[in-house]
Amino acid sequence: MTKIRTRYAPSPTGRMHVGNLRTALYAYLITRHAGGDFILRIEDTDQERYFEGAVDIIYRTLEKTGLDYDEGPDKDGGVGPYVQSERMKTGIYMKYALQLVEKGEAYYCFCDKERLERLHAEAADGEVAKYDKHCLSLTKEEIEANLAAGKPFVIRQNIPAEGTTTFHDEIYGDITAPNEELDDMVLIKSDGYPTYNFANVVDDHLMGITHVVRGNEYLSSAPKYTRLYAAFGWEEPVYVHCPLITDEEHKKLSKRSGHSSYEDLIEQGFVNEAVVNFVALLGWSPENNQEIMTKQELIEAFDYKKISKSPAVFDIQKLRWMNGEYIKQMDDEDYLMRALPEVSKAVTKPYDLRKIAMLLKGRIEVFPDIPSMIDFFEELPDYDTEIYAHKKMKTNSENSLEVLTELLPRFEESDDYSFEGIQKLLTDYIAEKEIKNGQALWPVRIAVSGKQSTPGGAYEIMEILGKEESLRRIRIGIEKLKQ
RNA sequence: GGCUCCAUGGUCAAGAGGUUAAGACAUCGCCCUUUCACGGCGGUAACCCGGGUUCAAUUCCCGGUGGAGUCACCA
Repeated sequence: MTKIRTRYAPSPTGRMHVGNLRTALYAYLITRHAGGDFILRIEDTDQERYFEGAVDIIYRTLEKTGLDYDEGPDKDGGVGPYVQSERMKTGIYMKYALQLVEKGEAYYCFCDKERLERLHAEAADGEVAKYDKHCLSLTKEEIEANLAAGKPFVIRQNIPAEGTTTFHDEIYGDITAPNEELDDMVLIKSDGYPTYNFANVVDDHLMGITHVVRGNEYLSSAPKYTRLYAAFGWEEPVYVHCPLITDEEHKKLSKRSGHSSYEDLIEQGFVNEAVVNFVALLGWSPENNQEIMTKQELIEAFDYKKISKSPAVFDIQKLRWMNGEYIKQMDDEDYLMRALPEVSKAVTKPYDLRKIAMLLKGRIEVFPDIPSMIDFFEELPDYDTEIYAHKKMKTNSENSLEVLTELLPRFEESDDYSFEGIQKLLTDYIAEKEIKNGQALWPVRIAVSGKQSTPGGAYEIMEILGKEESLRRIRIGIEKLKQ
C-alpha cells in the first residue's frame, strides 16, 4: 500500500474561511491517522486577488490551529516548488498544456473578451452560455499566424460534446455528469498563468497526492478534472468531498455571517482548540460520540468514510458552549493572559484584577463576555431598589434596609476585609439574628454591586472593593432604601 | 433555468429492515448554591410526501416535494 499524501492548497486571498479550515483539518486528520504526509501548497495563480501578507496569514493560521505539515514552501520534500507562481516559472504548466494540445485534448483559443461576452448575452433566456468551441476549428496555419502576430490566447480543455463522465467520490459514491454540461474550461490564462482547475490537477499528480479533500462546491467541476486525468493518462486520486458548512439560513457560509473566517472567531474571543474541535464535528462524529476532543484524539478516531453527506449549519451557540468548556479547562496563567485585557477594559480602578478575572473563569463562554459582567466594580450602577426583593429568600426593601443598617456599624468597625474576615462578620451576624444566609447576603451583595446577578457573591465582591468603597456603597444602599 | 448533490427534533448528530429512534447544543422545569453561572436530575421536541419491494420500512428502490451547490481567463 502506498503512503497516503494529502495537501492543503489555499489561495492567498485573505482570511481562512472556516470551510477551508475544516477541509484542511480533515485532510490533516486523514493523513495523520494513516501516518502519511500532509503537504502545503500555495495556489497563487490569481494575480489580481493576491495581496501582500496573505501568505503569512496562512502560515500563522496553520500554526495556531496545530496543522503541522510535512512539506511546504519552507519545508522541501523533493517535489517543490510548493508555490504555484514559482512552479509556473519553470514552465511546467505550459508544457503539460501543450501536451494536451498535441493530443487534441486541448486547443488554443484567441477569442477576445467581447466575443465571449456576446456569447453570454446571446444565450437564450434561462440558458447559460458555454464556450462554443469556435477556436477548435482553427487550422494549424491560422494558429501559427495568430501566435506569430502576438495575439493573446488561452488554452482550453477540449471536452466531447456527447457522452457522460463518471468519477468516484468516497463520500458521495459514483457521480455521473453529461458531457454537454461541461464547459471547455480555460487551462492556461492569457497572462500565462494556469487556472486553478488546471494547476490543481497537474500539481496533485506531480506531487503524488493520493487523497484530494475539498469542499463539495467542487463536486460539479470534478468531472472536468476526471477528463483531464484521463487525457493525460494519469491515475486519479481518491476524492473526498466534504459537505458544505452553512449559515443559519442554510446558505453557504459567507462573510456576511460575521464569523465565516477563523480570524473572525479568534477576534470574537474563541480559543484555537475550541474552534478546531468544533469544526471537526461539523460533518463528522466519532463512534463513541465524544464531543470535547484533543487533536490527538481526533487523529486517532478520525475515519473519513464516516463523513456525512448533508450540509451542516454553523451553530455559533454550540461553539460558545464548547469554548466555555475549553476556558474552564485552561490553566490559570493561560486564562489570565486572555482574560486580563478584557477585565482592564471595564475596570480601571486599582482593584485586584486577577481576582476579578478568576471570578469569571467558568462563567464565561467567550472572553468579550467579561466587561459587561464586571462593570459594577468600576462604578456602582444606578439600580432600582426592587432588586432587593428576592422571593425565595423572602427579602424586600424593609428587611433589607434593616439588615444593611445593622451591618453598617459592624463593617465600619472592622478592619479585616479579607474574604474570611467578611465571611466571619456576616455569618456571626446571621447566627445572631437567626436568619437564613440569603436574607443577609442577598441585600449586601445587591448594595455593593447594584446588580441582580454578579460573578461572585458578597464576600468576594467586598474583598475586592475594600473597606472604603464597600462602606460607601452600603450607605448608598441604605439611602436608596429609605426613599 | 440546466446539471449535480442532499433530506432523522430548532441546530449538530447516532442508528438499524423488527429499537421505548441514542447523545450534545439550545429551550423548559426541579435540586444544589449567598445571586447568576457551574454541577446534578428530569421534561418538551424528529425519521418530508406518495408509490413499490417485504411478513415487516423511517431504514432498500422509484417518483414527487423541499433545500443547497454549481454553471468565470476566481479559487
